[in-house]
Amino acid sequence: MTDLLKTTELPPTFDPVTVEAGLYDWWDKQGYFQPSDDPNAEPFVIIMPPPNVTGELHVGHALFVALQDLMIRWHRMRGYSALWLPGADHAGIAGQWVVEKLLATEGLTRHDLGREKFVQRVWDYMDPMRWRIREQMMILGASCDWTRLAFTMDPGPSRAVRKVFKHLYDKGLIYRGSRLISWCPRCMTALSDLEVVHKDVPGHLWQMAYPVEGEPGREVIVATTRPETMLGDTAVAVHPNDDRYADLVGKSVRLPITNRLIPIVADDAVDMTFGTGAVKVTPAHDPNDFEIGRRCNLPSINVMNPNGTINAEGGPFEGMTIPAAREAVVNRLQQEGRIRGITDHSHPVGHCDRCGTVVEPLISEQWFVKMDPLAAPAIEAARDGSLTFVPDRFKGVYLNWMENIHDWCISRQLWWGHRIPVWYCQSCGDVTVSEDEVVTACPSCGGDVIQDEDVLDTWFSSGLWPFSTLGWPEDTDDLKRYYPSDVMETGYEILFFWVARMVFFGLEMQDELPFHTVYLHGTVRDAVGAKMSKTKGNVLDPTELTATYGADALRYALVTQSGPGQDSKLHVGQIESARNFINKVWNATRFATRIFAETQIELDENGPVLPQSDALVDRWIVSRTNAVIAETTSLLEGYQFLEAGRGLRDFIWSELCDWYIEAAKVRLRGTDDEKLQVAQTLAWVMDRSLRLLHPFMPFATEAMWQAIPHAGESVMVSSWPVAVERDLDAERDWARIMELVGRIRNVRSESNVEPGRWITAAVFAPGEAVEALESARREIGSLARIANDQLTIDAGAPIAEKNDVVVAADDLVAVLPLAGLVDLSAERERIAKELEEARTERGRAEAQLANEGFIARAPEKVVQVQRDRLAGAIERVTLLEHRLNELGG
RNA sequence: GGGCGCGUAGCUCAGCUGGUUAGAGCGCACGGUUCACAUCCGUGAGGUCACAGGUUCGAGUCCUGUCGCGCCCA
Repeated sequence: MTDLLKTTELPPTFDPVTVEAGLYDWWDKQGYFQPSDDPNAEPFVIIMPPPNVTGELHVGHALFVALQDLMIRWHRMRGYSALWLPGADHAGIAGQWVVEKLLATEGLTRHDLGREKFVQRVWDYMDPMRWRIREQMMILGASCDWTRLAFTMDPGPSRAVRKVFKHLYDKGLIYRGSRLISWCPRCMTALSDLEVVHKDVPGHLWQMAYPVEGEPGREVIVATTRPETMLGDTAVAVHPNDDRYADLVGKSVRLPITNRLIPIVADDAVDMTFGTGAVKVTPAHDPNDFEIGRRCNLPSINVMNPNGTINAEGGPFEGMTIPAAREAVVNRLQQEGRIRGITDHSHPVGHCDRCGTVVEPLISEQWFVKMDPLAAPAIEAARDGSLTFVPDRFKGVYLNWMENIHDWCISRQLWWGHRIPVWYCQSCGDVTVSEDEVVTACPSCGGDVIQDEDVLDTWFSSGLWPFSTLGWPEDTDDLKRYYPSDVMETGYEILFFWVARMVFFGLEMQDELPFHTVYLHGTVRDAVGAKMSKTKGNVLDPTELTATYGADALRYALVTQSGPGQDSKLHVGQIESARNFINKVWNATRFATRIFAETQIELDENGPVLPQSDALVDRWIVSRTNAVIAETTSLLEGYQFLEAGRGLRDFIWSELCDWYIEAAKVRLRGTDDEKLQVAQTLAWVMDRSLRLLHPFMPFATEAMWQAIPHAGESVMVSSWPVAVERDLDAERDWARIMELVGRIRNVRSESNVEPGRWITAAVFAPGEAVEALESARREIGSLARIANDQLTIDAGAPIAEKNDVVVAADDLVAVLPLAGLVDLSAERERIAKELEEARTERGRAEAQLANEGFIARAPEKVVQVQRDRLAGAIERVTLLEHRLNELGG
């Protein structure tokens, strides 16, 4: 344990750097991060979304750490066997690209190295990055179990990938085929639909005339945004009901440039109202055309090389890039007089999610997962409520995607990743799918085999994460105890990429949902709402922020910034405010420790025992603490972390610090017994408050908790507070006093009474309130700065002299003889203003109660509130009118 | 084209199943050397809850429509 924890002397200002130092290592050494193996403890499990090994953590990571650690620490304190399992993701395309760029600086490509050496190079690069991720997580205070740290490329998860692949292949749910896929010419790989982002791009619509064969002078005009694809046209399609072309269906047109003869076909998919109603059909390079081609038995002509240039099918344009070919084709058509019009036209263009390059649709032989059978149970799980979403609206988003899902292209033409576990026999041609890492000979004929060159989509292995991290396919104890997990907490932007896939893989392979709740956080944006990016230079580095404000402040700011599913704008002012709050708690603790040093606090195995003080303010703060314990617990149960965090702040700052501690100071100057009462109360309240706060700010609460009387070795493994019954009498009585004090302070301030000046006051109260007020007369005096021997508290109607100031606070009245301090006309004005307010209040209540519908239909409780409100208003009006008369207003 | 979110104080955001006079932090104004804290204390100003209808005894909250901003899917 660090020295800091051993001392009860805290420095006057909270310094995150010294406070946090050493604590994490100490927790780790104590073994707190590992789940309890107590068989009676119910497990609570969160599988951490594995950050990419390619980069530094950003504030988005800090947000998920804050949220997940909050849930984990809270459950740990509630007695669950809490497992937070950390990991790292190999990030296929991104990972490969990082290293390729590195090679480029040496003037090398991956092909210069060859597959084996290149992959080794990636491993060398990735290895230290994993430790960097861990280091940053530690700085943030993540209480995850590092002994279970997993990496997607580890032997276990890799075997899981092969096992699942084989399982699905054997079941017919993985197949290989030639389909139209999205191809990134820069990454030189196939992509899944999700890895293509559509952006509207300004372009043109070219109208091109194709002459009809055998009918001189007749032509069909087609419109396209991509004229270069005409090199691969294999038909012109029109709608079957389109009268303009009815007689042409079945005939042919002569394709310009290539002079190929292509048929005119009819297909329902053609939009008669768009352009001329006739479209060119390029099955090899457009998803819609691919479908038309399939329906009409059209051939496909691929005119593109994998690097995005035109291939030999493009004749004279071979070797040109797409933009160059576009220009050249248009020029040529112009020369041939085939262009009938050019208009500006903005249209959606697919871009590679990773590198931003324009993606080309093309026909290619790839591996696919057949989705419909897998999606069906995943849909059912969300529909029947066994899978819930926070916030709820993402259920609809999830369902919409699952219900319209297409087969998933899982093969990638990369070297970095899980190699497809398929071997082709060179002799008999058999295809072997195996969960073994190496297959050396064909099981059928013993012939030589060659493994498929491609690797799998990174998200394939990520989808297995909830069980591959627990040791599956081995039947491990971890798997038995910790699968399924409980909450999947991640960003909504990977709902489809990851969450959806975990759901269907979990259901398929384990026959059980991988988690019951999906909590989705929003994106952390910069102060003006822009997405943070390195290129924009608006990123906030969590490591830097923690160095300045501390991990606790960053975490608290992030958690209390915005709710689930909602983006947030983060600026340093918020983190500074959070830091200030921690400093506030720090100083309250510091104040308390001085008292504890002089007193004996009664402890049992659960820390300071519940105080039995009969002092009003003690009873009040104890009751309020119980209320906050109950509220915080219920908010956390409802995933309302923001509300819970703000509630604790409000309680500690205003109720505990501004009212309780300030009020308690008078008794600290009193008898030993009184001092003891305060000490015991403060010890109990501080202990419970710090425990409630611990999941929000682990470091500072640990340091403070160690400095106050406590039971147990760490707040981290202390039990979550349980609320006992509230003392509503005390809450009501002290609320009266706060109102009274507030009103008096207000008058003092408005009347420019010097803050340090002790005044005289006569308080008039309902008979039943006098005793409680009297019991707290010193507190009232101290808080409102009324000299104790100048404070009277009486039942009955207020008596005031002409020069007095009269203050009405609920059912209390304070008469302050401020003769000479307050200008009479100013006082008249103040009373008149208050009277006006009271009359408005009275009017509103009267109107409510005059409404027959309200009396008849509103619940009695609500009506009673209005009656009380009216009674109070009438009382105030009477008093103030009377007073105004006395002042001659 | 389909769907979703947001629009509440100068700024950033709360406001759960409709129920007093709509809250907080920051900022602002005034005052403060009280022995925990100026990363503080006290007091205060500031809102037609985007707009228009509707349901209701009662609407920031529910319904319909409009406008503006953003996102997702196609």
